Amino acid sequence: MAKNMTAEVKCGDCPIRHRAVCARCETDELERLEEIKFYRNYAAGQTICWAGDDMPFVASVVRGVSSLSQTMEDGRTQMVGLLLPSDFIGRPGRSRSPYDVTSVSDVTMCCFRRKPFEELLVAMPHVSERLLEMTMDELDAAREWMLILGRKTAREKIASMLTILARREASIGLAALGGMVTIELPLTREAMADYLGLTLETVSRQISALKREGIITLNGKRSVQVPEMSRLVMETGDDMDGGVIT
Amino acid sequence: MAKNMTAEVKCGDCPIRHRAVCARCETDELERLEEIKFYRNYAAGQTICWAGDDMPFVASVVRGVSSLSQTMEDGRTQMVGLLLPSDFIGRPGRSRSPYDVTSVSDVTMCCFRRKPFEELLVAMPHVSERLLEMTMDELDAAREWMLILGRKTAREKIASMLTILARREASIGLAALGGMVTIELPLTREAMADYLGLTLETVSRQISALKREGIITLNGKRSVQVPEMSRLVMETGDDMDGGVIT
DNA sequence: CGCCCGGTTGACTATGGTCAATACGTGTGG
DNA sequence: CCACACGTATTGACCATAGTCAACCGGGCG
Repeated sequence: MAKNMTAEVKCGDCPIRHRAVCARCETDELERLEEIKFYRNYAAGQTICWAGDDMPFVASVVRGVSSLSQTMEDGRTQMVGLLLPSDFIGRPGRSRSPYDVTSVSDVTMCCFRRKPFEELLVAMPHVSERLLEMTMDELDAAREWMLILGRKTAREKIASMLTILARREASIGLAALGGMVTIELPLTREAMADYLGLTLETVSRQISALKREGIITLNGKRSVQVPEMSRLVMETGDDMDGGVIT
Repeated sequence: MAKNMTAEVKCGDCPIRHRAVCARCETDELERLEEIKFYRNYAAGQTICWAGDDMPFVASVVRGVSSLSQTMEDGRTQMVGLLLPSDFIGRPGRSRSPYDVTSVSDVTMCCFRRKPFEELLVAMPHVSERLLEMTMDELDAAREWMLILGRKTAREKIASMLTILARREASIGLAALGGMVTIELPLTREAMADYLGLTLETVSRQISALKREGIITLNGKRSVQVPEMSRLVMETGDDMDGGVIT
């Protein structure tokens, strides 16, 4: 079971303090949040909420990785969101989740019951402003993902996923030591396949191919090292790229 | 060239009055919008803004259809948004568009220069609330699209697109006469291909196949009739489906 | 009239999916 | 301590779906 974080954690000490939905709050506003927030922990692989079920709260991911995905009756599934620390889950005004929400690793969430949170949105423009901004970032990310899903080859998909994870891990603060970038994969091959719209066999083959060509090296199954980021970026199909990391 | 709409159109008479970003405004708020809004017309096929360029305004689509798309250097393109009347373009706080914006048909936009619009967002919570809601709807739509792009077969993609267009046209007020649903396609085969992550040949073949099997009939190239919506919905791969239209 | 654009259709091919065998690592129980 | 099983990953052989390349159709317009 996950290591517990209890409600005694002060917002001021929170690891996602400056990136989450509360990022722009002043200390007096944080106090109000502290009154109504509560934490929940989920072990890796748990289903937090099935598509169509009621989610009685909205939440920020504090620690760990969780995913949003859609499943067709015949079992085909597509991951539509990968939520890293500071990302927000849930939609004010709608309590039924349109997606399956799953904990990919052990996860801690900072939760708010819907009603108080919605009141908060009205009362604290700092929160609703930030939520709008985060939602627009998510929309941009989803659209970037549409290009990957719709137009890229299997190899480009893998390279793109690795590049995106490298960027996100870098921005959170893990990552890079002296030219050599290390990417911790939070996902199994199957989860990567669901993310990329591929089969797990194709994911495995393409990772093997990148390894064979020296573009990446593996350290165990879940840790990827990239000697030269630019070579990996070339394999994504998009050129100059939004930059970052080199 | 597009039929002109001039700034003299009163917000109260606007066809998108109740669905656009201004939907929740009171009459006094509309008066403030009226002072700063201006209209622009674009002929079918025009590029409104290239990816990376500055868009000096944000806007609502009043009339016509436009698209957002991403292009890779080798020319592969993926449409990432299809904007029908009442949809919003642009992001407060960012002036460079990450996407190519194109008018699919003749289009009229209701525009606001960025600066006054951003002030408005602060001053009029009705607008920012509505913008948040619309952005979340867009995000849900993008995620639905990710499932289509990542996991559906060509035939399911076509059926899904037709179903979605039917829903949207119905909600705008065109559509349905006595069981027989008619869908006006605003897109060429090539644009559909860009939307669905297919080639135009595959689009053409799948439409022909659906026609051959009597699931749809064509009236010219751009008008699709669906004798029995439920048969079309069956071909989308998702079952019960969010309902609507029958 | 002839050209151009959008669309359809056909023949062939390539990319990625399917099915199946095998490998590897970890935790459990004899 | 080893045997085994289970979950995860890799690899191979074969196949199906959609992409490529090309010919052709048909309507509108100069």
